[in-house]
Amino acid sequence: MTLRQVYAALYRTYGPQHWWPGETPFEVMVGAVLTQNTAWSNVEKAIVNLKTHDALDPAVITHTPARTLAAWLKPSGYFNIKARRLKNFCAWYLAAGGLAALQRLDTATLRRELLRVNGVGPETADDILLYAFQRPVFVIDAYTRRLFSRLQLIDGEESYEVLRHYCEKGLGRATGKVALFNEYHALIVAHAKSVCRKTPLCAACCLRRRCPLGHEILR
DNA sequence: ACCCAGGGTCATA
DNA sequence: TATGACCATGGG
Repeated sequence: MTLRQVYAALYRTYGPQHWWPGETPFEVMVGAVLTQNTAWSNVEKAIVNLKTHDALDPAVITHTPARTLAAWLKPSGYFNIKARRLKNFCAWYLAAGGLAALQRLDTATLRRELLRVNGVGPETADDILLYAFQRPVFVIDAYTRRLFSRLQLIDGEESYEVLRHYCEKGLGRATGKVALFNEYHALIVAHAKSVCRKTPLCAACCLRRRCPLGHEILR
């Protein structure tokens, strides 16, 4: 089984996912920070709160007291830490000169800069690169490790960077890499949600010849 | 009542 | 470099 075959099976099963949910690049970036180890349904509530207070804006977030911001972020969990991380990110964003200035940076530079922000790790940075800046970066998350590991494509203990390069090389020379990587990550999450997460069978589901829940993908 | 979620940082050894 | 503690809400 190849990375392309896994993709084809996922796409056949779940169809296009239309990621990232978010109306602007900045909203995508905020969502990427807020969704760290957190269910998206909780993040949505926090983003609604920000919009309600006209606070989905880097300058507003910067000038909002941490305690106020944390109160708006409460539904997304880790609200004190995330308030600080959002402020760190917005300070970086404004200091860099905003969206237009950031868009002019090449991908490697932009990635390094994102990783300088305290609160932005490799996955959050890659979410932002792919879904806010349309850069051809493959996002590695816990689901990706689990899935590819269970399919015996990888060991599962490789470093983030090793896995990212493996996936990017493995999907090689495609024109449309951005669209492919976009859909691939979203499909893995869709698969995790619909099959693997809500049942004790999740650990084996993807590898069974016939899924006990009736799913027929990834054989 | 327990488990998990679209991670990351920091202290310790 | 590698492991563990910590952050915290909400749904299954």
